Amino acid sequence: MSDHERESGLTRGDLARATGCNIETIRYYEKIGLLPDPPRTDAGYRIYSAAHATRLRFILRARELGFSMEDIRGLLGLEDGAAPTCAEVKERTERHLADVHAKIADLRRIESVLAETAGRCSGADVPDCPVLDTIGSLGR
Amino acid sequence: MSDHERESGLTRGDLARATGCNIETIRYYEKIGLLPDPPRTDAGYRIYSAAHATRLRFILRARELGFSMEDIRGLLGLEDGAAPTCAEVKERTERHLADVHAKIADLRRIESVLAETAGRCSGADVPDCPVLDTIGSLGR
DNA sequence: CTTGAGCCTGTAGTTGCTACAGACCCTACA
DNA sequence: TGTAGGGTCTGTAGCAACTACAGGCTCAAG
Repeated sequence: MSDHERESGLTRGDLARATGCNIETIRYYEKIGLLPDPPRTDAGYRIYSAAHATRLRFILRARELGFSMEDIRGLLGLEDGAAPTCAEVKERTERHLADVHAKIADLRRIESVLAETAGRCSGADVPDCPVLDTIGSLGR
Repeated sequence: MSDHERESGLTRGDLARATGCNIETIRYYEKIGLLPDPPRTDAGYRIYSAAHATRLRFILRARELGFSMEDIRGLLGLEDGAAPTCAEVKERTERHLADVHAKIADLRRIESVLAETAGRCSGADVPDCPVLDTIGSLGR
């Protein structure tokens, strides 16, 4: 790689280190169209710019917030080609928020069942167990 | 299938209907060893008993409670061959409970970020958006 | 005796990555 | 100049936990 090429950008490894993203994931995001195909050196090495890094960080952060790939695509304006409006983003966010609410509610129900039954466990070295009873282990 | 054979058990479809389980999932659970290989008719049809149904319901319920396949294997006594003791089940349950707690905490953090930023959205037909700012969309 | 449903097998697809193998390429050091 | 070591390239296979076929049998009802 020439000095010129190297000066002007990041290798895939550089980008991975700069964002904390797995190096293979970068290639994957390129493949599914979340990251644009970067320019290449003569030898075929990808060269990323600061803009690529910012975009990748955006994707990673959206993922951390639990947005689906489809949502992220929408947030990036990859669905209709145009940057989404605040109204569109708000709607998507609120739909996602509803999902998150539902997941929390699910987990809380699970939590209370588990806590209650585990609380009734004797913790003894016997096969008799309130947790197994609750799950319905009669037919084991 | 003879009357004798039919009388004495359930077909795979029967079992699926009786438990609400997807019919292919039954075969999958058999393949990975969660369900024992059932006896067969002369034509090779699986014949399930009430015990199979109870066991499958146990698996499905444990899955609903978020137990991993590995946990379920343990709860069923498939790891060391012996039925687990109450102490073992309690420990597994409490580990799982800790996971559930952590997941709830994660989701709550996500929830508060999403709710706060969506709350600041104008909802207007403009590209400027607090959600995108929060995710970090400067480089789009 | 036929028709349509149900079952059998093996295999491929799903989502979102992650991890190779085998081939290049690039830099640094002797 | 040679070479050792890293890095990168491609395509492909693997993961969990299913789900969905295709193509062939079998069964029950009319």
